[in-house]
Amino acid sequence: MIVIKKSVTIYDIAKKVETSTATVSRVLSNSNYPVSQELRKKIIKVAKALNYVPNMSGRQLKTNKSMAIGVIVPSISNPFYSSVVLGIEETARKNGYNVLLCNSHQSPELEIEHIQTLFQKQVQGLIISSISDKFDLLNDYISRGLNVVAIDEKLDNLKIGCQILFDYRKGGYIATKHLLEKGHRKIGYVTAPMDRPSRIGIFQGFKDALLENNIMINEAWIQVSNNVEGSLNKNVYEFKNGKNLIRNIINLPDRPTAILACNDMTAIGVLNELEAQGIKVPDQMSVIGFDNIELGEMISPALSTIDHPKQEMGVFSCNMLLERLNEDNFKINEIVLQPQLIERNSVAQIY
Amino acid sequence: MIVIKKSVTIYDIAKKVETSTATVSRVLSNSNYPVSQELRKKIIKVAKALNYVPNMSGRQLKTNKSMAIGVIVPSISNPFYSSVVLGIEETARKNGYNVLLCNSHQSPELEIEHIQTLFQKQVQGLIISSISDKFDLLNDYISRGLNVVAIDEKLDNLKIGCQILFDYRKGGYIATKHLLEKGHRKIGYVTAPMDRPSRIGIFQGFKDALLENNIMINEAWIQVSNNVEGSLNKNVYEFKNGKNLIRNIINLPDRPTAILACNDMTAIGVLNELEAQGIKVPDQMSVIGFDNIELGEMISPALSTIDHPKQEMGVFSCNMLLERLNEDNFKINEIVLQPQLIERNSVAQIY
DNA sequence: ATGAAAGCGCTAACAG
DNA sequence: CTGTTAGCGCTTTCAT
Repeated sequence: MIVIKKSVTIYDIAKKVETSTATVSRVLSNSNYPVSQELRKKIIKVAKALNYVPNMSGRQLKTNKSMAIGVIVPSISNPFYSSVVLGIEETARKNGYNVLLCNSHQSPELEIEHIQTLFQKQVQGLIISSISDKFDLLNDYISRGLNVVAIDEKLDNLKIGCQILFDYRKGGYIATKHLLEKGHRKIGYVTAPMDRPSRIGIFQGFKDALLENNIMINEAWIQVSNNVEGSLNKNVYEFKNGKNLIRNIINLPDRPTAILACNDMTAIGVLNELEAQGIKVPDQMSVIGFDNIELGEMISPALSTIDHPKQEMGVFSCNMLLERLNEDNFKINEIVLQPQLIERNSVAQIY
Repeated sequence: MIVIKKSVTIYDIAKKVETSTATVSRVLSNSNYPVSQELRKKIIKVAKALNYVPNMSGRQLKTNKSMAIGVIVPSISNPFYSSVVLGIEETARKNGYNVLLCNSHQSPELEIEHIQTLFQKQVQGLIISSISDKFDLLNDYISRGLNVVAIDEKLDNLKIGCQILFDYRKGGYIATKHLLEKGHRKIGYVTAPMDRPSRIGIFQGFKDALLENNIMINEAWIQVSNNVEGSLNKNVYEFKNGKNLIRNIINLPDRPTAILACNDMTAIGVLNELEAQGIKVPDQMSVIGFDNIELGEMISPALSTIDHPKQEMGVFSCNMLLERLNEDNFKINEIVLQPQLIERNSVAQIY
């Protein structure tokens, strides 16, 4: 072992076949440049015999095509992003690209570091769910030819590049509308800090639906967590959030009959706390979530929610990026994915 | 836009500073080769002025160091693997490496394809949770100098390379022991097909504990799913599995008082079905899972389980790989991570 | 302390 | 159809 044999190159093959590296390259790189059948066969045979494996570094330097794309997400352990990334990787692979995965851990500095490394590594494109709003660096790279597509969170200052968004506002509207149609008039909203377009959007949709039905918003039923997102794992954090926030509502003299949560994990925290307090869902209180994570259909009662297509988001974003890599005229610059109501068992009809 | 300016290279800088590319390289690549302060400063200044970004392809070709490692897992959307990958990526980044992420989707062919691509892309190492048992290819690459570390599933035929394992057998033993200590004597085991060392290990531990206490195994209480893992998402699949398997047990005239599941997702399916059937956990039946996924503490009753350190597995495996990249004498070739009992509320004391 | 030059493995003009 | 050759951007030996 540790006998790291010098690896065989097209030069070795050329020598053995008594031809040129150019011809070998033409054959082995699947170029459509004409090469006689005879030579071709011989080259392939020798390549196999020598156990040749192409070194992509060479090609990469020459062609300036790394066949790699970078993906930056807050954390791959968040099931939302792992679904997105799955969609991206699959699509990338089918098109001959590889994915360099980076976790930004909610840190703008780390995000910048990743962007720089990826650019230096010559990724041909970047898919990013950015948590920062400083785009100088990104814009700089974009103007140098880097293709970027932003997912989920709107990056308004982005010079160029495209976005895959999700209509959170409509999602909030649909969820609230569903509650209204089930007869609820006293509806609460529990949410993590409204420091992101997504969460603000849901809240706006919530208000839209209420106003449309001439229902006043009861401020006491709007519970916003003020904790800073800390060291805790995000999922657990949101779960705990749901528990804490619903407690404030339960203690109110006048309780709402239904709750909308800013995401499923928070909704599950709500469910858990209600169960702990002996409040039956949906009989005594209805709950609707937001995201449609798998978990929602595994718990009891199964969680009604708003579907946010995750893997599709990955697939779309990657396709969009690839299109930009291969063509000059970009047809589409923005896709807004649509929310969809998923009815399960956590919302009751009220009479 | 689309003005893809030719990017600036060390040659451009050398020209402007009126020095050689060698010196520029020495300064900009943080080599410890001596360069006068004066020149150094001038080079750095010009580099900044020209907005220089190093092209790693050049370095990579020259040094044959891609500073990238490959990671192949069945599916990143499986929370187990996303935790592992998070640990890997973090560790890799801290050491200047990037991660090329691949999903094998339980397909040996795809796995092989990924291994080939990664090798061609000159990854310096590979961390793999293999689903195949054909190692000819892997062994071939290993003998060509590729460093690989296998995680979770034992790869016995691996020529060289190291493994990070988990003591599933002891885990199964500890879980069963816990049930026994809580007074249970009638214990069932529900599991996905026992086609993997991990699942077989748990079952052996289960048997070890029972035999140790002179308890005969009741075959009817051992439920093995025979479904082929199909197109369904794995999590949902396991959840459904749990539901189906426990149904067979519920219908028995003589029911066990406690159930061990081969993983938490299956256990949660069991919980869900028991709830649906009106069987109270843990009062009427105790359930213990295996894995300690986050979900387990969010449901009600919170799931007692066996902790399988996931992120740590990623960190360890990456550190082990990096050690092998940098040193010749490998101290450790195998790490076996230890299971740990997590007591929550799904197991009752029996008198 | 600095520079000239070779070359990593590959591709792609260009010439024949 | 085939070969010659010039690099891609960088590092590194060797000479100065």
